Amino acid sequence: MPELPEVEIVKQSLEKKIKLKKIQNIIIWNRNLRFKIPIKFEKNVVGKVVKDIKRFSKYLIIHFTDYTLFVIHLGMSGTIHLVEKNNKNLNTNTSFYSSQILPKKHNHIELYFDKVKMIYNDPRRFGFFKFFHNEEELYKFFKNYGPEPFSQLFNLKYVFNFFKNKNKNIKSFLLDQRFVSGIGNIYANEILYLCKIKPTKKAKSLSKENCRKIIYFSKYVLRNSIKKGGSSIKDFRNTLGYKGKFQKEFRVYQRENLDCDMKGCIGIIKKKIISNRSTFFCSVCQK
DNA sequence: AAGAGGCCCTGATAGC
DNA sequence: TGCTATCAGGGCCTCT
Repeated sequence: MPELPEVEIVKQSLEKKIKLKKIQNIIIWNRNLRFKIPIKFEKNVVGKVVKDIKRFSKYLIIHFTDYTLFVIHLGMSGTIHLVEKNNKNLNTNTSFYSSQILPKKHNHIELYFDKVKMIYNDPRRFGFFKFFHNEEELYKFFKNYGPEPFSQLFNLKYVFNFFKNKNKNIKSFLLDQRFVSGIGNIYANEILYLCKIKPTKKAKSLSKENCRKIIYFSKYVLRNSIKKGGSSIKDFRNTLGYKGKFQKEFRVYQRENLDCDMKGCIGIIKKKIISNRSTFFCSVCQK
């Protein structure tokens, strides 16, 4: 599910609600995620104060005041829900701090802050929580990741050089986190559509002008999605449980057999599997 | 080394 | 109603 914009939306609300707060308690209902959560995870985080919340690519990074940190990845179906303790909650039979209540299906982790409970839910378990002792460990973890589209490093020289000699199609490179970090299947489709570049086009055959467009529209699409609160296809919700709105603005994703709405184009959106992922494009205006 | 393909997991939906 | 097959927003691994 969550690509860079969705993770950014989650990050922004976490910033408002848990920054400078102390983790009072943690309940782990199910340790099975992509990496099994070790028993010592609780010991590593309980009692610590959140200094800052950052995001890199599709990863959330929770920094503590003692310079340790942990990373959250939402995988395909992970969501974070924040529940605030207020008078309304106190009046219900389910006690805010009670560990007696049964978890909702697929709730894996609950972090209890003063007056806020943060719940991590993940049906498909492709996400993870991972603790790091310091920034250096974190740096090693991310060392193979390419720049984000917003980074200065994601520039014409970098992109054009990277594509030189690359025989694979452009679509799979937009999904390749070693090339660029944060783009997933939805946005890769949307970006190439706006660039008017066919997803099957070989990377090495892209002109400098093509590369410029890829850089420009990568930023453009992701920024717009963030403005609209991200995209909600099935699972994605912000921390209050509300859907994003960017799915209403998809030009190609999940629009198979519908008319291409590029100005003056008479094409019809097609669907094709490329590198094992559904790919949507207009065969008339994308060349 | 680059590229193709498979796999991790559960749930929703479509087709019979 | 209930079975089976297919597909889903990510990322890693192996094989060639």
